[in-house]
This record gives sequence, structure tokens and C-alpha cells, in this order.
Amino acid sequence: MNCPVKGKAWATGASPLCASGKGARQGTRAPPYLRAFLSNPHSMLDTAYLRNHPEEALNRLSKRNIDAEGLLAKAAGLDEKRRSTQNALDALLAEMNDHARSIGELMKAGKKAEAEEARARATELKEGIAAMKDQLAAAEKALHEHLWTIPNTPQERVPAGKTPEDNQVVAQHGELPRLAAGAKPHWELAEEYGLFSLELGVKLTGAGFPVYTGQGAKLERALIAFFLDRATEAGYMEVIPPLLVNADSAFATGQLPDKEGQMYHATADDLFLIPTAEVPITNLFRDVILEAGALPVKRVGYTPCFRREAGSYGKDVRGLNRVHQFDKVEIVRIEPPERSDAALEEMTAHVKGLLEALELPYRQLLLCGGDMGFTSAITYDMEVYSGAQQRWLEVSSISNFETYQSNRLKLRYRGEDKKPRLAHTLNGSALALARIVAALLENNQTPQGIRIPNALQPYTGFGMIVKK
RNA sequence: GGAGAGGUGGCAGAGCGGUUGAAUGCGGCGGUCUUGAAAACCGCUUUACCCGCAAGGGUAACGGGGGUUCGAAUCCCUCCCUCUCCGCCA
Repeated sequence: MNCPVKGKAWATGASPLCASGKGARQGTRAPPYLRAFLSNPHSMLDTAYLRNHPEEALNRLSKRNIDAEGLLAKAAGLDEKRRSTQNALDALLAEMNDHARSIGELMKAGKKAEAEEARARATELKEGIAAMKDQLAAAEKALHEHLWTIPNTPQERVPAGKTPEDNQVVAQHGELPRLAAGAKPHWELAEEYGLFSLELGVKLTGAGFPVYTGQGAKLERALIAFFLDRATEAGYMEVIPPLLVNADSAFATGQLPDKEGQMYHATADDLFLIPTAEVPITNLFRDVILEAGALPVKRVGYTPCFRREAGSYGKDVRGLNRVHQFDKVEIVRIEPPERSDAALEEMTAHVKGLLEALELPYRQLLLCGGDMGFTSAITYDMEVYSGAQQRWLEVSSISNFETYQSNRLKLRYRGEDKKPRLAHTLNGSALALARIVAALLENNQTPQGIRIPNALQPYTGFGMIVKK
């Protein structure tokens, strides 16, 4: 089995799907969370969609840098096998039910001999049923395991492409800062002003765990409060979720099995530290059928985020550019399909508003098919310009997952006809803190100190970061 | 961590191993009645998969998994969870 996708999210290659075949998932050898998932009748792409819109699915999936045709053809075959097996089993079970019912009636009527006869026939049926059940289980397993390997189908407007080079810049705003010669990167500023320390983090934990201090800590807290307030004003309900989730939750939003190696795993209790608030907040709606009036659902949550980032190294990870623990405010929406595109644009506009309030130059990227996350149908990345490093830093990723997550979540809503159907889920960072801090510090450094944007001053209580 | 009780439909709450997908009550929806509303009365009211243009039909599900049986919500095993009491504790 080849790993079908090499996105940036798979730097570790630790996915059991991509590793070396199926050993990890077989029978009783599968870890508990995989067994739990095997029992879940839902997979990722909706088989009904694949069956009813084969051409559209193929067109969309072809944007990815994968063998879309082969994957879909195999899925169609496995789906067909599953359905025919289920038909056969259902017929056998119906026959068995007839026997069982008539035996009961015959017993009541005192016709013992006839009852015995029927019982003998029923006993014969049992073997065939057991065998057919095994076949169905095997067919379902084969189908689901295959579906797990197929990423979400990109929307029409997503550009085809393989690498970040193929992403499209769809908007840019703000002047790039012209810093004086000798402008310092944020990690040097942090030392100079006592804002955060990675060395102390090493002592306490290990590399990539910053300790914020003094005005640095206050700035962090101010940004969190600012982002939460802005989201609340925009109609998002605030949530403070658990920071540890169980395997069911990690599966439902797609972190497992695809990104297993990216999460910290508390093995004693089989819990995972969340890599993003998306996981607990979206899972609030697992196994839920929302009434039509309940949509749209808009939630916002601040949480620390934990990412192992195994395999990352080099200059990209200096300072706050890439750390194992960072703060993030996340917005999550649940929408009916016809409104999810508009919701994505609203979320993007919200994020732009935040960046403009912080006076940070930014650009908006429409990710190409090859660079998008596994579960996304369309993704915008927002990047801010970090003046001293002279590079763009990703501070937000805003995605529409359409029904890909909701199919696993079993998250549905009732349409006008009262029938349950899969909702669309979306989420986006609004915003990720660490890199915002990096850009703020670098872009606003002056000989007198580091200037705090006006919008943030009510939250920090100071307008300038100064040396002690 | 120790001891006990329990997990059934939106909620509450029944259920001798045999038309029990599941009594009853509440809630919800529709209707009758009414100038309107309430009350009363009548009917309806889970989800998934499969077959079918549809009407309709089949199968599955009573915390999860497994077992006994012709047949299990009802019996057995196991796991999970919840509640109560004790201990510990921000």
C-alpha cells in the first residue's frame, strides 16, 4: 500500500496507513483506538456521493497530486462488493426470522413435531449466515480501509499543483516594514526585553516550549483576550474545552490515523494532547443531529496547542517560528452545504480584520491541491510578514471540510424535508499566537522600545515594551 | 484508590427468551373543536444500511464487544461509562 498523499502534514510519515501495510490494523493486534474505529460504519468520503457523482468526484480529486482515478475505481468496486454482500445477508436473515417466528407460533399451538422440523431447517441456515456475516465484515473493512487513504476532494476553484510553489496569492494587504539596518529577529528581542525564554523551557520540558515572562506574558494574554473578544463580537460562542481528548475524538476530526505521530499521546490513559482546539470543539457535535434552526453553529475557543513536529529542524524552527506548545484562538462553524462557501469567506474576512487591527502586513494564499491538508476541500492560509526575518509566517489556516469530517463525526442536520443529512464543517485560526508575537516584535521595534498596536493597548495596559 | 447501584426511544419510566423498534406518561408535530387561545379528543412522532422512479419492502440497533439459543432488551462472559458512600485533593 502506497501512501497516496505527501502533504506537509505528513512530514513524519508515521501514519499507519502509509507505514508498511496493514499489520497495525489487523484483528486483535490493532491498538484499542483502531479497533474502535473499525467498528465505526462511517468512513471519510461519503460513499453515496462517490456513487451518485462519480465524474465530479474524479474531477475534484484529480487536483491532488495522486492517482485519483485508481483510488476511486477501487472504492467503487469495494462499495459494490459490500452492497451485494449485504443484500445476500439480509435475505438469509429474513428467511431465518421467518423460521424463528413460525417456530414460536407452532410451539404455542402445540404442534411439536412441526416445530422440530422448522428448527432443524433453521439450524442449517445458521452456518450460511455466520459465513455471510464474516464476508460482510471483511467487505466493509476493505472498503473503509481504502476510503481512509483517499483525501477529501478539492473544490473546483482549487488550483492543481504539487508544492507550495503552486499556491496562489489571492490577496495582499499592508506595506512591508522597512526596518533600520541591524533590526533584530524576535528571539534576540525577546532576550533583550525579557519577553520569553526557550532556554528556560528546555530546563522545564525540552526544546520548543517557550516560557513567557513579564511584558511578554502580558502581551500573550492580551492577544488571547483581544482575539476572543473580536470573535465573540462576530457572533461566535466561546468554549473552553478539555486539552486532552480520547481516540474517538482524534479519529472523528481526522488526526488519527493520518497524523498519529503529530500528537502527544498520554499512554497510561490513552489520551491525546490536542494539536488544535478544532478537535475538542468540533467533536462537541459528534453523533448529533441539529435541527434546521440551530444552524449556523459558530464557536470560538482559546487553547494551548501541542504538536510534536517530529522531523522539523533547521532555521525554520528558530525562536517562535515553530514550537511544540503555542496558544491559539480557533473559530469553528457548522453550516448547511449551500452556505459553507460564504461562511469560508466570512471567516477569512474576520481574520483579515484581526490582522489589520494589529497593523500587520499579510497575504492570503489559496492552497493548491497538492499542498492542502488531507481532510480539507479548500484552504486559505494567511501569512504575516516578519520584518527582521524577511519572510512570511503562516498564522492562520482556514478550511472548509464539507462533509468529510461530518461523515466521521456523524454530524447531521435536518433540512426542510426533515431528513437528516451531513452538515459542512469549517474552521480557522483566529489567530495562532506565537508567530503573531514574532511578527509584532520584529515589525514594531524602535530605538525606544517595541510599539504595541493601538487596538491592543486596552488589553496590554501599556503602549510600549521597554527594557527593564 | 475502596465499597455498592445502575446503564432502554427527545426526557421520564415499564418490559415471564417467542409478531417488543419496544407499554405508559411528558414533550414535539398534524387535525377536530374555538372569534382566537387554552383545555379536551383523534392521529403521528428513532436512526443506519440495502432494494425500488415511487408507493413500498428487507435488515440491523435497548452502553460497546463476544457467547448460549431455532429465537435475546430479556440468560452468560467481558470492556466502557454514570451515580451514591468512603478516602484523597485544586
